[in-house]
Parts: sequence; C-alpha cells; structure tokens
Amino acid sequence: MPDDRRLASEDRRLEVLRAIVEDYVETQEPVGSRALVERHQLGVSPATIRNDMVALEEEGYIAQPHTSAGRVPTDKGYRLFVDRLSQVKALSTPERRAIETFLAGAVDVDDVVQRSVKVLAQLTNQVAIVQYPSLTRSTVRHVEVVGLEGARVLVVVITSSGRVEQRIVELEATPGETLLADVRSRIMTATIGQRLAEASLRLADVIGTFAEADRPLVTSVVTTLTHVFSDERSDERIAVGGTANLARFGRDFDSSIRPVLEALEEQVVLLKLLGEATTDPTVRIGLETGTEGLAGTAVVSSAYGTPEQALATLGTLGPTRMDYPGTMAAVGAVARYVGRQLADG
Amino acid sequence: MPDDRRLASEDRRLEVLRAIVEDYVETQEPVGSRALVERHQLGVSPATIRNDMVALEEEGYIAQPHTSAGRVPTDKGYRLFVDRLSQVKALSTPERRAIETFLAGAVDVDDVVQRSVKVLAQLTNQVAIVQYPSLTRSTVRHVEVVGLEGARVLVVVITSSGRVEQRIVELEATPGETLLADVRSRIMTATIGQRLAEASLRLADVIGTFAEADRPLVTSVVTTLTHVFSDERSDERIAVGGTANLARFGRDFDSSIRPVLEALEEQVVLLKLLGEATTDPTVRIGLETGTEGLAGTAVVSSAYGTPEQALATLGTLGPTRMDYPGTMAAVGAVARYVGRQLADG
DNA sequence: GACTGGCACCCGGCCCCGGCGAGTGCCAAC
DNA sequence: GTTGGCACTCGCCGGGGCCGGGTGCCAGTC
Repeated sequence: MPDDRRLASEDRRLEVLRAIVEDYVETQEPVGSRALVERHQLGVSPATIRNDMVALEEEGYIAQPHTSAGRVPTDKGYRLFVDRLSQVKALSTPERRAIETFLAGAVDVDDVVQRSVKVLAQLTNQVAIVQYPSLTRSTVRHVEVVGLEGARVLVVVITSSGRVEQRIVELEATPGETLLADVRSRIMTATIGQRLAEASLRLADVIGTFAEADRPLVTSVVTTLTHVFSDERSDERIAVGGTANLARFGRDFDSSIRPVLEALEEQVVLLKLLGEATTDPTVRIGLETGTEGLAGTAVVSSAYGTPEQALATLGTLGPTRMDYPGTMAAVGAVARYVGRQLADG
Repeated sequence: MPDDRRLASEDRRLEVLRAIVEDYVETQEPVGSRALVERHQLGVSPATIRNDMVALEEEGYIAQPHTSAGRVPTDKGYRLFVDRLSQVKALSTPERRAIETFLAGAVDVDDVVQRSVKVLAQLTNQVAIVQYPSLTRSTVRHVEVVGLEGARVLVVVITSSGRVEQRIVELEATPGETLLADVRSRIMTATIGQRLAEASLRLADVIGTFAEADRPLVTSVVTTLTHVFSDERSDERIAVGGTANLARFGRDFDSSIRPVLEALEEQVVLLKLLGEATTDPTVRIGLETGTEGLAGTAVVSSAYGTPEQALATLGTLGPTRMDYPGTMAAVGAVARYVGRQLADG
C-alpha cells in the first residue's frame, strides 16, 4: 500500500513543520532535527526528520539562516501553519473575564476604543490597532436641526454606533421656527435607520419637496449633512497601543523597528494593514501586508460590529514569529466584545 | 591682578564646557583635548585644556565613560549649558514658513494639534508631544440648550479654543419651549466669556433664579453643563508623533528605548513631562523629568495659547545629547504659531 | 521504499591574544 | 598659569584556534 505510506509520510512532514513553527516561536532560535525529536513525540529518528526537512525546504516552507544551522519557518511556512495546522486556541476564562469587565467600564465610544486597544495590547503582547467605528458603515439614529441666535443653525447627527457629530451652518437669513421644524422632520423621515451612504442619497430628494423660496436654507443644511455623512476623516481615526512591545522584535533597531514605527504613524498604512473587513480573524504575513518594510511582521485583524453590519476593524501587529492561535483568539474575542458593547451602548 | 586672571580662566573653562557639549552633540563621541583645540579657537594647548577638564570633572559637569577616553557632558553639564552657555538660535525663514503654511491649512482644533505634532517632530527630529487645548483654561464662547423630541434636551458648549462639546439630557417631563429659551438665555448671560472653572461656579447661582416648579429641569441641565465644564478627560488628551525618531537613541533597545515607549503611552506620565506651563521653552534634563527610566532623555516644552491665557502645553522629547538651542527655537516657534492659529480660528 | 545509525564536514560563536591609537595624568620647565 | 614631553591605560580591532550544534550523505536494515 504505497499510497497509504505516502500519505502517512506526508502527514509527518506537516507535523514536522508544525513542530518547527511551535518551537521556533517559543525559543526564537533555529530548530534542529535532534531537538525536534526530543521535544515532540514524532516516533522517528533525527535522520528521518532531516530528510523531511530537506523536502520542506525544497517546497519553501522552511529555510536555514546559514549552512549548518537549524531551520526557521519561512512566510510560506507560517501561512501553511495558520491555514492548516493550527487550531484556534480558546481564551482562558480569566482572560475573557478581563476583557469583559475592562470594556464594560467604558463611558462612550472613544473610551471603548481606547480600552480595547489596551486590552488587546496586553493580551497579545503586541502592538494593537483599533479603528474607530466607521461613520459610513453605521446608520442614522437621530438628526437634529436647531436655530441658534442670528442666522445660524446647529445640525446634529447621532449614529447607531453612538457617535455624535455636529456642525454649525451660517445662513443668509434667519429661518422661521416652523420652517426649521419642517426641515427637521422631513430629513428625519428620509434618513432615520438608513446607512449613511444611503442617507446621503435620500437627502438630495428632500430639497425638491420644499417651496422654491426655502430652497437656499434647505440646501445649506442638506449640504452640511451630506458632508457629515460622507466625512471620511472620522473613518480614518485609528488608535494604536502597546508600541513598547516592539521591544520583542529583532535586535537591530534601524532595520526592523524603525520602519514599523513609521508605518504606525501613517493612517493610510494602518488602514491598509487592517485591510478588508471579515468577521473571523484574518492573518497577513510578511509581504502579504502589502507594506514594504514590514517584512518580518504579521498582522492579525478582524472586523467588529453588530451581527448585521460591520462597523470597523481592529487587530494586532507583531513579528511573524508570533503565537498565531493565541493572537487570533484574542483578536476574535475582543472584536466580539467590542461589537456587543457598541450595540448595547 | 589675580582676580582678573581667575575670571579669565573661569571663562575659558566654561568655553571648554560649551565646546564639549557642542562637539559631543554633533559627533556623539567622547571628545578629547586635542580634538577640542583643533575644532575651536581656544588659543591654548591641549595640555591646558586637560587641566580645565579635570576641574570641570571635579565640579561634575563632565565625565569619562572609562579611563583614558574623552569626556562626555553630565546632566549637570547640559544644565549649565542650557542656562548660561547657549543662545537661542533663530529658525531659518524656510523653517518658519514651513510651520506657518502647514498649520494654516488646518480645518479645526484637532487638525491643528495633529499638524503641529507633525511639524514639531519633523523640525526637531525628535518625539513631539502636543496637549490638546485645555477645556478648563479656555472660556465659554457659546451655550445652546435645545429641546429634542420627547423629554430630551441637547446641550452644546462652544469654547474659545474652538472645541465643541455636546450632551443629551434625559428629563422627567417634556419642558416648554419658552422655559427652555429662558434657561438658555440666563445660562448664557451668566457664563459667556467666563473661564470654564469660573463658569461652573456661576452656574450654581442660576438655579435659584427659577421658579420652584422648574428647578428639576434646570438642575439637570446645569449639572450636565457643570460636568462638561469640569470634564478632565479632554484635559488629558495628548497627541504624540515622531516616535520613529527614537531610532536616534542609544543602540540597546531594551534599556533605553523601551521605557520611553512605555512612558509615551501613559497619559499621566506625558502630562508630567510637559509640566507646568511657561511661555518660554523650558528644558528638563534626565532626572529632572521626574520620570524613572527617562535617564538619558530630555524634554523641551512650552505653553501655548493667547497672550492673555495659556491653553495647554507642547514640546519634544529626545536624548539629552540633543541640539538644545535648535530644539528650543523650534518648540517656541511652533507654540507661538499654534497659539495664534487657535486665537484666529 | 522508508527508516536508521554513523560519519565527515561545515560554519558561526566564543575566547584569547597582541597591536594600535586615542587620550589621559603628571612633571619639569618656562 | 601655561606648555611640551612622556609614560601609561584601556577600548577596539583583527586574527587564530577551539567548540559544538547541525547538516548531508551513505550504507545497512526492516
């Protein structure tokens, strides 16, 4: 039964890869064949492992830093490990409890974000990145249009994520109370419950429902609202924490840590790192982050939000040599709790 | 005339100290007597310098990293340098221009802060720290009290620094329009133009001027306002940038950079670092920062705001071995421009 | 054909050593 | 008070040798 044999040895090879990844993550040193058989119950001799290793090396899953040194996983190796070899580790109950109670104390959206950055960083011992709940992905909960003294009008928007945005609009002439009330109610009916992008579109139609004379006022207000709805700046707000954990990186500062610190100051880069929203934790390894200078680092990210609608993304950044199962568990858990927290608040 | 002689040699000693600081800042290497006479017109021989050096060393201004190495300034040496030996360097016009135009593009308070962190970091090649304009130190520009649908009231405060804060108050019963208008106008007259702390006090008196029946409503609104006025959280908001410049620090990461990164994540520590407000740039060297783990670093900070009232503080953090005159000039200039910018906006 | 033990070999890390050079401290002289 | 001279100290650098972990290959066994 050669096929069976083939399969069995194929299996062992993967087992070897897993062992290499695990040991390397733990010891941070190239792992040799002897150490491997000693630490894991592989049931074969070092020589056999060596044969497996050359195979793994030919396939590009592992590499030697220099001749006659142990093996180190390549990015491709980590990839395979993450995809097929690791099973998600459940968080310990104390850890869950910690997240829960720590987040529960938050007083508003900003606080939730702040706190989640902190837990994430602490839990994973890595750099934590949390995007503020996106305006554009949430829905309109409340709109307020209020006359101030003079020809000024205050416009307030409250979104489903709990964010409050307000603008003051300067008008040509002082509007009447009834007109304002009318504007407000029509805007409300048109937009409440809508996603912000959708709401922007609906707003355009509202203008037409008013008498010609009132158009200038209405247009001003609507334009302002549209700006708020499509304001991308708040989409870009991101909190970063745990940078001190970068100490765990390589030894040589300039080549490995500096570019990371630089990336962490660029909103654009951060957004790219967090990447597209998926509800389950996603892992991006090395070049997969799409960012030069981030070789040697990996990003674990996950969307968070209500069951129906993702609000934004959060995640961690660390060396490729990280505890993937643990990190993925932590990121997933925090994302879940944050989503719940925002849904309640 | 022995006194004259004494003075002259005293002067040269200080000159030597200055030379040492300047050379060390530039080369980052212990400076020896020969190099000193070659690079500066001291008009004496290396041997003489050596004698001065032992004197300076005895007084604690310089030290040798090891026997038979050049000298390095001590914190005390830097202190003397900053206090008596350096003259403030004027910024170059391109630099001024850069600050000006870059800050001019800001659209709101947050943006001003964000941008000033960036310029400061770029200008000084250090870590920049900017505190958001303090709520409590600014004055009330506008207060708005608006009934929403149901028994809810929206309270908005606009401060002299351009910050806008709003709260929603849930009441027992729906208040009448006229009452609300009354509340608003009395609050306005009591608080407009007042410093927030002062405004809080005045608010308390407002309650008494209303009829017994209206007190619950008024009290709710006033309490909320008081919270806004004395909200310390926004006082603690701080922006940090240029952390990548930490690369210029020492070589060994864990002992020198890690504690700094840690400090930069602690609001409390940051606030302590920025320290008490003074209009001219202040320098804190090594232990003077009052923060353990920040040996080897110095902080240059300055208050910013309107001529009458400081709003908050900003500054930079870098190695003690920094270009003090240049940094002080940059910090001072940015502080001035930011103050002006906020006064206008 | 897969696995194993044995063996030669490779190579980085460590230690020791000697030489070099920068820099000091001291002294005698001006 | 200043200077030139001189002996001395010490860190740094490069070379050489040893050590040990780790590999690759091969011949033998199941």
